[in-house]
Amino acid sequence: MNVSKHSKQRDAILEVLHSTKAHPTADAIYEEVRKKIPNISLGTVYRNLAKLSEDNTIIKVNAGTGVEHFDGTPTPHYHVVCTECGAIDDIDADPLEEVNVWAAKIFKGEIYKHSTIFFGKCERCKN
Amino acid sequence: MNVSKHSKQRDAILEVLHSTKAHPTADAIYEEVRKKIPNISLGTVYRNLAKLSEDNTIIKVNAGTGVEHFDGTPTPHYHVVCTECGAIDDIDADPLEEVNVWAAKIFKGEIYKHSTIFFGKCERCKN
DNA sequence: ACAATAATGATAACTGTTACTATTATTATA
DNA sequence: TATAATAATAGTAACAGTTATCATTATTGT
Repeated sequence: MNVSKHSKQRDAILEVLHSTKAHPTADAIYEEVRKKIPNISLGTVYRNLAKLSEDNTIIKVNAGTGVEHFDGTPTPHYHVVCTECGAIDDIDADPLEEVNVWAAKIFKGEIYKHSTIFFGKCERCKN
Repeated sequence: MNVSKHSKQRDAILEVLHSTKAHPTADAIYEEVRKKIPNISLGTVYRNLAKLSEDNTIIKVNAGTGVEHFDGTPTPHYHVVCTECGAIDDIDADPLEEVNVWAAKIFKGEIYKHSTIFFGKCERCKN
C-alpha cells in the first residue's frame, strides 16, 4: 500500500463525515454511505477510516463509550459527551496547552500531549 | 443481586489491585489471581471488577488502548500513558477543576466533569 | 441446621474490529 | 488507447475483549 489511489468509496465516507456535526461510529457511517453505495462493505469503511486517520484527514474520537467515533475536523479540539442522550459535541476552542505544563511539573517523566473528554448535558437535553 | 455476599475471589482481586501501582487489565488480574486461586474463572474476575467499579471501590481506566485497565485507588486522579512502553502511571494530584469552568464558558450546555489521559514518556523509559 | 439467594466456574454468545482473498478499479506509461 | 502494475474493493472469516447463561456452590440471616 504505497501510493494511494482514488476511490469513490473513500470520497463518500469523507462526504458523510463532512456533512455532520455528530461524531458517527464506523457502523453509522456505513449505514449512511450505503444510501449512496448500497453494496459498500463494512470492511471498506473501517479500512478507509483507518487510512484517513493516519493521514490526519479525520480524527478518531475515543469518548470512553467502548466504540470509536470519527470526526471530519482534524483540528485538535475537545469533546463533550452528553450523559443524557450520548451525543458528542465539539468544544470549539484550542486545547489547553497549560495543562501539559502543569502535568509536567508533577510527573517524573515527560509529557507530550493530553486527551480530554468532558461529560455534561448538551444544549438540546438541557431544557 | 441485592445484598452482596463475601467471596474470597473478590478479596483476592482487590488484593492484587492494592499490591501494584501498575494498572492491570482484567486479563492480567486474572493471571495474577490464579496464582492464589488457580481455578478462578475469568468471568468471575470481570463480574467482580464491574461490581467494585460500581461501588467506587476501584476505578476503570480507559487509557485509549482499547482495553480496560483497573486502578485500586478510587480517588480521582489523572494518568499518563507511556508512548514507549505502554505503562500507565498516576499523576498524584487532584484533577483541575478550573478546566471544567473553562469548558463551561464555551460549551452551550452543562459541564459536569472531565476525564484526561496524558501521553508521554515514563521515568523508566526517559533514560 | 436450614432456607434463601448471591457468587461461582465453565462455557457460549456477542460486539466491534481486523485479516484474508479473489476480483475490480485506478493510475502511470508506452 | 492499450497495457501492465498495483491499490482498493466486496464478501467473509477470524479475532479479542467482554458479557450472558446456567447449573452448582458458598455465604448469610434466622
